[in-house]
Amino acid sequence: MTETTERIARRSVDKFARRRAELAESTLQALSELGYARTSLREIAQKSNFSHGVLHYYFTDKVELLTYSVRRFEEVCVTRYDEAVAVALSAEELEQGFGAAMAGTLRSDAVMHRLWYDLRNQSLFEEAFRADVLEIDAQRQAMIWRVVERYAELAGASPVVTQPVAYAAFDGLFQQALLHHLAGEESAAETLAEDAGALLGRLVTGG
Amino acid sequence: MTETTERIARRSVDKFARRRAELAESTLQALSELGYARTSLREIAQKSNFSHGVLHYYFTDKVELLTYSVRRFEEVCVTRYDEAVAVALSAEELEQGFGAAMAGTLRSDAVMHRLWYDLRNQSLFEEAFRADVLEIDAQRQAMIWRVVERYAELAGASPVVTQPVAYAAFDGLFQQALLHHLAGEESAAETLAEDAGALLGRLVTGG
Amino acid sequence: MTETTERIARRSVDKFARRRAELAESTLQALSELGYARTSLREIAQKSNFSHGVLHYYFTDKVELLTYSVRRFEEVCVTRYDEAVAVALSAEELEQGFGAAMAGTLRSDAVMHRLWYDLRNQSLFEEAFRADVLEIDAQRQAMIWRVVERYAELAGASPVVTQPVAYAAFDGLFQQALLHHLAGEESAAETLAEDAGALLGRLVTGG
Amino acid sequence: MTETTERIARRSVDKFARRRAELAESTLQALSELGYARTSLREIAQKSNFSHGVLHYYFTDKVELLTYSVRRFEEVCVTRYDEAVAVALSAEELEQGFGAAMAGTLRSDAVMHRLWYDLRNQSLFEEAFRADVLEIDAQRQAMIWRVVERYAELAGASPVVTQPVAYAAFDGLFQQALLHHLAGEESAAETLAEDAGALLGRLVTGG
DNA sequence: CATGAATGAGCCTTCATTCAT
DNA sequence: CATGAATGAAGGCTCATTCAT
Repeated sequence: MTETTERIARRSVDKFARRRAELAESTLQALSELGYARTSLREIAQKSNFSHGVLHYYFTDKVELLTYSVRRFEEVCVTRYDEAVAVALSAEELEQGFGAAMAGTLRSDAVMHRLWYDLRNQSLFEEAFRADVLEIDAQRQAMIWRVVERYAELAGASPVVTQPVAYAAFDGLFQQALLHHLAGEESAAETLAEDAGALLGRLVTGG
Repeated sequence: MTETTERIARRSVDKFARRRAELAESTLQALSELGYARTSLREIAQKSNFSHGVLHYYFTDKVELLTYSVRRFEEVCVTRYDEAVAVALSAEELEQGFGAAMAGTLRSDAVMHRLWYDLRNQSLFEEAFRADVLEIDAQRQAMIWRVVERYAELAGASPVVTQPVAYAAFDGLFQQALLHHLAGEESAAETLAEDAGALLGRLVTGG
Repeated sequence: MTETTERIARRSVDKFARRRAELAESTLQALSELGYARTSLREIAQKSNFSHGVLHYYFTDKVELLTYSVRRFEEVCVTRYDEAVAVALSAEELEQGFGAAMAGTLRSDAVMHRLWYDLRNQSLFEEAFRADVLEIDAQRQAMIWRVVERYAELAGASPVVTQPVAYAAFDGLFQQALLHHLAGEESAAETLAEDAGALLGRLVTGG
Repeated sequence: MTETTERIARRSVDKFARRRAELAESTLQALSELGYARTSLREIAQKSNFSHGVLHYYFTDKVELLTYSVRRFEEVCVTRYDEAVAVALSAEELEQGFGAAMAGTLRSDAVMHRLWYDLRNQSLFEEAFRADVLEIDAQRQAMIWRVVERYAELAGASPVVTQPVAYAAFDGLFQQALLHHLAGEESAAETLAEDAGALLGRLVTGG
């Protein structure tokens, strides 16, 4: 293989990958708008600038398209609170920053979060999604744990719950807030900020 | 109206109601097996040993059938831990009983719980379900709160979180356990029992 | 057979006939509202005060119900202009009275006329209706002819077209007026009155 | 855009249009055989040698398919007597030619005419069709008027009725003839020819 | 590569009809 | 007699998927 053909091949691989990424983006957009149960390939194709025929060129199957898209979703998902962790100089500041970050993403990314919960739920029925969902969830858990650990450190204390419990609690909190937020309760985000902050204190000794 | 005709009328009303209940049962069964996205009226009908035409005789609409079924589901849902509350003679006993009850229902009713989370999620997309879901959720919250309050009482302490926070935390815990349980992790239920007990302690002063 | 049983039998025959008539009435009402293509037995039953099951007791079949109803329709249909004929003392008066009667029935019975044309049209596709439709049409033709003849008599003239031609012309006129009337043209009835009067003159010598 | 892509685009637009036309043809065939009330999309598809899915590819809706088909129908409809007008050298000849043309189309296009009356009638119930029907009717009226005017010209006379009246009269005549023709009366066409000719004379002065 | 025409299974719903009560 | 429960065919429509171009 000459250098040239190699370059061409690489470029076309890149193009292939880029197309898939592009289509995944459209897929996520459609999913977050319509939900899993109502998202059709036509709808997805329409959100991209391709014909729906092309979806079957880049993905064997609707399921493959969706799982690929979910996997991509992860990247956006799992570093959301890291900045709050990085900038906080005291436990109090982290408490506030974390709460504010949660409220912020609730307000601005509600449909994406809704999508995540929808997909995670689908994985209860559809094996195909399960592995990816579990992995994303693990990363989300780690993200939360970074907050808890740093909080404990700043507070000179230790966590009193395990990683999974901490994650479950915050995730439950967020999900409730999402539900109420989408139902039109204007105070949902604010309440979330307060509750999340308070809960953080509950999960480390003497918090 | 004579007594007889009254009885007949009542009986037929009852029969109508009974049939609706029966069909709702089949609906829940289908939903819990297949999930919202894949449950068709034909599937439901097949589970009920009626023709699918019957569904439209008893319900005006797929949406009406589903919302009715969800509403019925509530009854089963919201008293699950009351016995644990009633029989516990000490905080420790309640901690154990509550954890055991959670683990028990996780093991034996996993598909029903999966259904609940599916429907709650659907309500994020479909307004039609929202009101019912919110109401059921409120009752679930109250159910959890009965546990927390009793626990605090037995422990001679007070809750340190609000009702919604307590519910969110336990609900998040349960949901995680369900995810792992359905993914085949055999220890999920056991872990849930421990974690739930421990969390209970975290949510009251000095717990 | 005793006199009594005879009387009972007769009475029950009467009742049978009365029921059929009653149901036919509801049928005509439904048909005129919804049109042939959209009228279901359920709709008909709802307009009566019976359950839809009863329709199959009194009529073997939807077609029989409809043909029976059409046949009954005839009675209302075919004497509509006789009074105008009876009271007119001059050709001019008849011209006016006939035009006014046409305009009047267009305004107040539009849906019934629509029904008639719908059924007559169905008879082009469905043999079952044909004989009845033709007979009703013949009676309508006779009704029109009574007008034309009387008009000629009062004018001291003779018709210059045959019965069928006269009927066809007035029927065409009426149908056009109905179309425009139902399309919302407010002047349709008035125009019909004038046109019908004028046409009457054209159809007898020197008119 | 290069010439080639232009041609391709045009060709594909043309192809799209051609397919729509083709499907409209099948639709008209189905409608004329079965009537509005019994024509289903599946039936139409079967007549077209396509699957019924195709109908929804080319038309958004059953209503759109039908209105499109009706609109196409118009083209065939409204020039039917122009040749008779063009070739007639005398009033008498036109009278005969017009009558013959009517009889001819009655004999050979009966089912299409039946369709027209069916659709016009549907428009009394279904707003969606109304505008198209009224427009077609207007063109039919103009077509008839061309005959009447030319006849008057050839006879050195003037029409004594308005356009709408003339149209209504001939349309009524034709409809009656159609009814009897389809009911099996063999003489219907012949009678129509005579009656139409005679009526033509009645509608101009001294005719 | 990409398009979009075409397919056919499947969905929700309506409806004439049957029949036990 | 009359009801209304139940059936199942059929209707309009959506959609994942295939494939010729």
